[in-house]
Amino acid sequence: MSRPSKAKRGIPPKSDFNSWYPSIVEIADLVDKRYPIKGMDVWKPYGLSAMCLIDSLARSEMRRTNHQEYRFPLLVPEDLLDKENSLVSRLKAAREAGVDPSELRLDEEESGFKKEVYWVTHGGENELEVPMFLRPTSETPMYSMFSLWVRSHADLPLKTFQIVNTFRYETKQTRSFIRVREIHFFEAHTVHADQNGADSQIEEDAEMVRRILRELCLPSIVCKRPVWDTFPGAWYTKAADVVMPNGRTLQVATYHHYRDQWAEAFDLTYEDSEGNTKSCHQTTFGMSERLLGAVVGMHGDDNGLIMPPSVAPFQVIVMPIAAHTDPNVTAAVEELSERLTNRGLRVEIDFRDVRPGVKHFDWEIKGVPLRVELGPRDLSSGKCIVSLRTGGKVEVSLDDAPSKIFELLDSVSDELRLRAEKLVSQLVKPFPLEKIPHDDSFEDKIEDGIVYELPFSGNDSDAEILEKKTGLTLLGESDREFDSDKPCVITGNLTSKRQFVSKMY
RNA sequence: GGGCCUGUGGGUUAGUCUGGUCUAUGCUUGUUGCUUUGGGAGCAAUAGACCCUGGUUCGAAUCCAGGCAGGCCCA
Repeated sequence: MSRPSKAKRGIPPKSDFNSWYPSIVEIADLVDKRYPIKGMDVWKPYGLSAMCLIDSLARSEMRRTNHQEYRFPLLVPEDLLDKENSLVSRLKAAREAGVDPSELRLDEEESGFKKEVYWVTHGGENELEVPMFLRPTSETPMYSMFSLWVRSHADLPLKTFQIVNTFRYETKQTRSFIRVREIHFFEAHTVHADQNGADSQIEEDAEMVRRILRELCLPSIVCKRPVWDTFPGAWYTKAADVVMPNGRTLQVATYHHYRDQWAEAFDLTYEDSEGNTKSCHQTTFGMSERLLGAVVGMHGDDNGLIMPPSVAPFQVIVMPIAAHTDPNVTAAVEELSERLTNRGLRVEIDFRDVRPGVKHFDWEIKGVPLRVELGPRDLSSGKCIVSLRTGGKVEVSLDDAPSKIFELLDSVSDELRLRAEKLVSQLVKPFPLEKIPHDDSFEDKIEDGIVYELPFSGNDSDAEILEKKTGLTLLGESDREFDSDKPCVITGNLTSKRQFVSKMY
């Protein structure tokens, strides 16, 4: 009777996050990892349904901001890549020409794009004249079409998006939703007449990220990525990172301002009202299934997932109790479920012939926000019992159950936001040193699993020192500056730049 | 890029070092029946596995080589 309930389904404690996460995604039936290709999981109905709900948050933001949905082909011919490669190497050369080489970091990599993609080299038995690759992202296919579509200022702004799968040949360790080879990807691409248009698009993107993360009850750190970490061909890149419970940060959204750099590579020009030919300015905004990974990692607990009501595949589970002893129970359960469904809630009745405890445990693992019990006793008192996945039970009168349930769902969301913010506040700390010593090691000062915020205003090679000495990665510069100037931890120069370092996923 | 480790029913696990008793163990899950229903009940029956290909050997889950898959560590 008194077996440890956690051991039964083999959920490791959440404090052991590195075992908990990979276990819970399978135990909660989000994915099946047994497909024989590393980094390619099978989406199961429950996980897919949650992902589709996250997509619909993105779609509704896109609708609100007048983006239109497209779908571009999966395959990209190799020769289109040449434009992109020449752009990237040109930008890189330009940057290096303008910078003292001693200020650059040593280990800058080649634009090793070709190594990260899957190649299609044969059609049937014939080798293809022009090999094709599976899109790792869609700039190249999209912009080659945009240049055909955009002719005049009247065609602008062009605001597009698509939700597709993209492919990257990952050689590192893969993790469900976090690092995969087939990526469920959202990408918005816009084209504007001038930099102003692109600037305000970037602000709109930032706002959308805030709104979506709020729906998912996820706090985030938004940074402007360091130069060497900007997307190829971008003027600058901003990213939202979610701090996972083990202190690693997970980049869940990025948006890039391209200025007219890509447009020049792809001949993306338009004629303005005076008849002059001008280059377009562009932005992109990307998100992926990492959002689901962040939801899983942030909100779950020792007993399973906790789904934020906005994306919970089932928001309410209705459990008939002792239906065989009272024929009215089934009808009452169905009626309640219908009333809730009519109010737009996602409701499921658990008619399974198992003991109520089993049902509770099952839906707890899946993280359903509310469970409603309805049995003979409730029928006579006109009430039902609602259990919150975040803890606690309340009696609710059947008459106003729908409106009460909406309130309870909100309180689950509020509780999740509160918990997440509390966790993050424990995991993000000020850097323990005012200045990083050149010789001494200070490893004992750096705590494992902590994100540090620090004043930093150095160049590439200073950043390299910072990263090497701390063993952490520079996330970049926050929009929120320090109130007063502080000495940079490397150079000692006074700065108000608030930057973050962490172990990144 | 370099190094290390692992592969047994759906999941987990014993056996592998020291080859034979393995006709492969326990738990869990699945199926069927009885029973049971306000937080993981019980009984019975039943189903299901040695990653692949070679090699060594009278004999291989066990030893060797390669492949495939997975995990870990370092740059």
